[in-house]
Amino acid sequence: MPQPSAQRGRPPRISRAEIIETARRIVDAEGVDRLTMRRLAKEVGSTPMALYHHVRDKEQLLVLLLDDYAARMAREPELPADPRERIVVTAAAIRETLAACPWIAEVLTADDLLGRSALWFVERILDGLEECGLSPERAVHGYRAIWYYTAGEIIVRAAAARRRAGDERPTYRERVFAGIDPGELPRLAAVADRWAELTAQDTYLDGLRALVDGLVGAP
Amino acid sequence: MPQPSAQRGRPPRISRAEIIETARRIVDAEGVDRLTMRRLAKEVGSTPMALYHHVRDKEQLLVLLLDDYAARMAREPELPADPRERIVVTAAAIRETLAACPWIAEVLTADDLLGRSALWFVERILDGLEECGLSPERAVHGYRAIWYYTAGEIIVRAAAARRRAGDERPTYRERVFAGIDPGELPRLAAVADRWAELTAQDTYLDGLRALVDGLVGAP
DNA sequence: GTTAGTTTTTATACATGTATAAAAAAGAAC
DNA sequence: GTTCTTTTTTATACATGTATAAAAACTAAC
Repeated sequence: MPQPSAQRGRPPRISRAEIIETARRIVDAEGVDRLTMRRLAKEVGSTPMALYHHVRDKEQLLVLLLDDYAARMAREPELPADPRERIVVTAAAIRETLAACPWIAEVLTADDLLGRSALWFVERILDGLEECGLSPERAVHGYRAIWYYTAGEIIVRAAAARRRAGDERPTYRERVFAGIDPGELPRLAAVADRWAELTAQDTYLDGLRALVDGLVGAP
Repeated sequence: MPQPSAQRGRPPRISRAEIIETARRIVDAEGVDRLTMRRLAKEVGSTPMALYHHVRDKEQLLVLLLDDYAARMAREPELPADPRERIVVTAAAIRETLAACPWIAEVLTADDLLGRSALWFVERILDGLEECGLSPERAVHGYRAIWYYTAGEIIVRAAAARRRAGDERPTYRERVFAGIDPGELPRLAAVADRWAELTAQDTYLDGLRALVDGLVGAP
């Protein structure tokens, strides 16, 4: 990590910005799987270990990459007047942006709050919650709940997609559902054959609305 | 993966059950970090690659381990009469069990529905939701929302704990919050100095209640 | 017994992240 | 200039997950 001290010591040949930019190019072009420290080093014209003077480890590199993406989030200017709807729109925007990069799941667990660029969205959610009458403390807790829900949705959905992309083995789930005893688990048995279809539907917004309603009181 | 075909071919010297049992012992005694395929092979008296005839890869091994844990979940027999409260109690039980093993986060992204043993909890949540008047389809979606929220909470909290356990560097968050402009982000600025304290509080139940309220209608 | 077929185990090899220590490239002090 | 200090880069090495292919251990057919 470069100190702001006066110019001394061997001058750097690569910068963190250069590393991140190259990493982003690789990820965009070939996916996160192809991003290795050796490959990245070669592309910036250096050696693998030199990278470690600019980023702590690969995980931090991915977090920085994620920040880079988050900074590009479209902050649509026309916001609904209803604070409740404003919260929904904002959370949905975050989720849409993050879900767009499928490698997110591996990083999302690394940091709950993204960089400066994401704070604007947090502000908007807090503002909506407080306008609905919540105290600042409860607004923070409400934001956290929304973030848990959103992060969970992205991660679980990304994992499911990854599994589907892998190989079409009989699916653990199918085998589990096949053995359901309707006497013991009647509710599950009733929907067992539609489970895959039902869980494949995108109900993020429904759940989000329910959560917001519950947080701020009945609509 | 052992086929149920007639006894033929070289007889196995290790079994999946033996592998999982040994893995659990290692994880319980020394943590998930010390669980390596080589170490595990040595402890079951075999070679690393032999394990791969009984489990697909390390990730699946961890999922199986998680199932093993989930099977031990306490299913407290006295349930509240109020279906709403029954949902809350059940989801909280799942969360408590899973949060008890801190290595969970690395696996949780692997499978949304755990093994047979966890289905009982799913059933209870579905039952509560339907008793509140939701259709079977909406109950499944409601369960998914609860699962997203719960998984997100566990993962984010586990990641935060891991980060804290690592090293006490100036915390990315602190630096981000230090640069907040009260003019631009007033809501955030107002709680900036209490952010760490507020987000450290355990508000899982509050959020869960809000979500359930929102899913089934006002209380 | 010999051969063929099937299942499990082993040996070897490779890619990857990264720890460790040495080397290189600069300015500062003399 | 020479030497010291600081910063960055490089070389080497290791642990890990796992792919690949060969070997081993058994049954069935003849």
